[in-house]
Amino acid sequence: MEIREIFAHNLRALRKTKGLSQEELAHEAGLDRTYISSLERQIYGASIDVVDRIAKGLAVEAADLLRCPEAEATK
Amino acid sequence: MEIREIFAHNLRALRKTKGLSQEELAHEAGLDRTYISSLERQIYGASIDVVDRIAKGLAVEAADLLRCPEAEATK
DNA sequence: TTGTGACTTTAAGTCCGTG
DNA sequence: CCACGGACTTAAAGTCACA
Repeated sequence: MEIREIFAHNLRALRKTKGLSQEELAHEAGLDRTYISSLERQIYGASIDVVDRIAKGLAVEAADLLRCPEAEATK
Repeated sequence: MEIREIFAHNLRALRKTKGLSQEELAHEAGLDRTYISSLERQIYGASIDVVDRIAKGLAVEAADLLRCPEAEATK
């Protein structure tokens, strides 16, 4: 499983959980709306700086965004 | 605490634990020798692709490299 | 509310070397 | 074995108008 896929999935899932739109999250994280969109569609491999800013916007830990549900199985 | 700092610390600590040189890890992860050095000195903020490749080279999860020991306190 | 293409600027990442 | 430098190529960061 690609790390981008894991990140994109966790990002979208957590954003929905918090009830935020891409626009609202973008504002919280100090990023552009379309950039969040790009990350969710796996256009880019985000840098850890961006992961951190998004994590703060979602009020979670950076590590949570890279955590794979099936980590124990794929290791 | 900066995410780069956390990453750099975890990277160096885990690499030492595994008994690998920067050169050996670079080879394992398919990265440049000097780049690993740069990451440990916090010159660059790595992309999640690089985090993932390094994690594989160290035989750990990507999330482990971004995990902060004092996460609960700094949140 | 989100996806997408086009675009420019900045930083990542490689490869050569040195002490 | 590692810190550090210069020069280089590629990918990400960041913004916009439009569907």
